[in-house]
Formats: sequence, structure tokens, C-alpha cells
Amino acid sequence: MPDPPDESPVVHIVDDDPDLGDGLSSVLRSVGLNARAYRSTVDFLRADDLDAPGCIVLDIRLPGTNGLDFQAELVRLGVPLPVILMTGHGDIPMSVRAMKAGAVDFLPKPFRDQDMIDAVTAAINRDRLQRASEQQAVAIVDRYVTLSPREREVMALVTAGKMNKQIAGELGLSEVTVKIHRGAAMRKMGARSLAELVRMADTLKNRTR
Amino acid sequence: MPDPPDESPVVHIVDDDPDLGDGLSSVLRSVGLNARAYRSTVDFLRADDLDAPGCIVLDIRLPGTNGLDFQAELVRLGVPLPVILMTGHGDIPMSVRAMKAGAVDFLPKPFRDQDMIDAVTAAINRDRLQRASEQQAVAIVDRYVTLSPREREVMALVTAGKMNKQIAGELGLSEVTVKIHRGAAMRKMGARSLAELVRMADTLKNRTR
DNA sequence: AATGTCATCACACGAAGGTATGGTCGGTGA
DNA sequence: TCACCGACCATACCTTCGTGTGATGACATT
Repeated sequence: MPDPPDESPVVHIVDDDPDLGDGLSSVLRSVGLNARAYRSTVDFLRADDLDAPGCIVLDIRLPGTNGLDFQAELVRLGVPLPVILMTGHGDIPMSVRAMKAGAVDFLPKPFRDQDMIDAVTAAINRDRLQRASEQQAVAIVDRYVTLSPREREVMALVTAGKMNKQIAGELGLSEVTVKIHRGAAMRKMGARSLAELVRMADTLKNRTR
Repeated sequence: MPDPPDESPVVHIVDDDPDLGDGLSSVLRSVGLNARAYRSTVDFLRADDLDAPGCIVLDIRLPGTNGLDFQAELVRLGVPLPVILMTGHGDIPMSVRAMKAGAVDFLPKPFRDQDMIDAVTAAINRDRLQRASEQQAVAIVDRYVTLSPREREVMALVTAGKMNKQIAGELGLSEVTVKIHRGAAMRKMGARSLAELVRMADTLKNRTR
């Protein structure tokens, strides 16, 4: 069920100038990268491999959409690919806004091929790191959702450092029952020690927040 | 021994144009902020309140020093104050470089007073958050350094989730001795539960790394 | 020489954690 | 209706943890 082991990264180029898209594609392919060009954000969103590792190279001025707004849109849509922005008519406030929003880089046109290659390399690297921690976090959430409500309550108190006796008191249970839920939580979460369970709980907390 | 409870934040303005320094100072004072102007980075480094909360507003083009290089220099010197950069003759790559290096904002001159006020507010806020987590981390390190070598070894294995018996085996000790070191570590670290100790260990690991 | 810290261990006991057996109760879906 | 699951509890037993008492030896400081 896991995807075919690490597909090679795809660079999605979104620019309404086909010459630039083609040129950039061949430059990136020349360094062994998989590149794909789109004429608009709509075309891009229709692509089927948005879940594959990679990054996005986005022109700021596009028909219909503003590149900066689209950057925010991507977050909203749950597309976590790192973004590199480029523009022919940008200014400093624009670039600052983009960087604040998490862009990997912001390149004024014309740029040197090497600069774009460096930016794309950095972006793909960032994506790789993101994916690694994301994947680990998802595995933990997957296990967490199999816990019953009571097991979750007990797990929360256990990882807060409380003793079984205290937990029993707070939840109005007997100590034995707490132990049962606690044991079930450990088993379902796949934690081989309390320390592991604590770290999993912290990972869960830092998600979505 | 802790500093007088939260001194109010100081905005350090570094610009070789005294008019700008004075003007900006009064603008910031008008919104209740403590501002201080310097003509050069050297003057700034001679200031005595670099440890107080606040931020730095730095011109890029300064006599002798480049603002971007100085930004890196500050990190090297261990001055953790957030930096806002401003410039009369900047370009996009410059702003991108600054943002990548962690600048809070990058304002082209002339800028609107309100934009600078917003940037300074954001910077001071970032500083406040940084200080909070830094202070907590330092408290943990302070306690950690009081541990004997053995106690540190045992703490590492305990927080890795190992049982006393295993630890005794790995270190070639009797289980009793492990318990003693373990207890000492808990006491010295001020941890009231294993969960707390695990989190402290994680905080220690994430420091300096 | 005296003091203090670190490190080590034995013995012992009570507290806390973990698991198993066996049983009750209520809700859900086949 | 039956089977299943979540939640609950008691009794029992074993393991692990925490701490105290008492003791030894090394090494550094005063």
C-alpha cells in the first residue's frame, strides 16, 4: 500500500509563456530532473501527480490568478509542495511577502539557469525533509485513531506524567481499569516504552497546531 | 538574580543618516516604544543593553559594513535580536537573501511609518517568543550541567525508554546503582515524572543542533 | 588530615506498573 | 436474536520502580 518506493521528484512549472516553460523544462531535465510545464494554475491543478515529491516553479503574473494568492491557495488545498516564485515585473515588497508566506526562493526574470537549478534543488530537499516528518506523523495519527475515547483520555493523562492512581481518581475509575486502557493504548500505538508514548503524544500535539 | 522583571523592549536603529534615526525614533516613541539610534554597527555593538528584549532596524548600506553581512555577524556574536532591514538602493535578490537569513522584514526606503511600526511590532513579538522558549531551555541546561557523568549516561538511557535492568547490563552496573543515578537525575532535573524527564531530554537534544 | 563528591553495591520494603482470569452491562450491526 | 465491542470492575500475581540504611573505595579540595 505504500507508494512505489520514492518516485523521482517532479518539478511543476506554471507559466503562461510556453517558451519559458519549454526552456526551463529542458534545463531541468539536463540535470536529471523530471519537469512538467503548465500554461495556467488550472491546468496545474488538473495534474494527477500532485502527491508525488517535487516542487512548484510559479510565475507571479498569470492569467486570472495572482501567483502570491495562488501560493496561499495551495496551502488551503493541502498541496504541501514547496514553491519557487519568478517574475518579470516584481518589486521588493512582493518578494518579501512571498518569502514570509514560505516560498523557497523568488527569482526575477531573467535569471541564470544555475540559480534556478539551485533553487529547485533546495526546494526538493525541503520537500524531502517535510515528507519524512510528515510520513512519520501520519503513521502515528493512523494508530491514534484506532484508540477508543477512553483510551485517548487515559493516554493523555499518562503522557502528562500522572500515575494510574491519580488518573483513576480524575476519571472516576478503578485503578485496574486505567491499567487496562493504558495497556491497550501502548499496544495500539506500538509504543515499546513510556518514553516512546510520550514522544508520540507530543508529535500528535504539534500536528494541526 | 533574574533581570528586573521584563524590561520594556528596545528598538535599536542603525543608520548613518542621523535624520532618519531621529525621525524613526520619534515615530516609534509615539507608539510607546523605547528607541535608540546609532550611526554605525560599531556604535551599536558598544551599547550595553543588547541583552534586553527588542529588535534591530538596520540599514543595508553602512560605512564599512554591509548590512547583510552584519546580519550574519550578529548570529555569530550570539546576539539573538530579530532584524529588520531597510535600504534605499536594494533589489530583489538582496531582500530574498535577507529573508532567507531570518530577517523579519525588508523595507525599501522611503517606507510608510505604519509599515515600520508593523514590522517592529512583529519583530518584538518574535523576540518575545524566542525568549520564552530560550529561557525555558536555559533553565533545563542549567540543571543538566549539575549532573555527574554517570547520571547523564543513565538519564540518556532512561529517556530512551530502557528499563533499569537493561541499563545496568549496558553500563556494567548493578540495578541498584542505576536506580540511585536515576533518582539523582530526576531530583537534580526537577522532573516530577518520567514524562517530564523525557521532554527535558528532548529539549536538550534540540538545543545546539 | 579532614571534608566532600562520585561511584559502587547489598539488603529490604513498599509503591506503582503490567497482565491474566473471569465476569457485568449497554449499544450496534448482521 | 446473536455476536461483537467498548467500558467497567475484582482478585491475584509478578515485575519494575523508588527509597532508605549501611558500607567501601577513589580522588580532589581545603
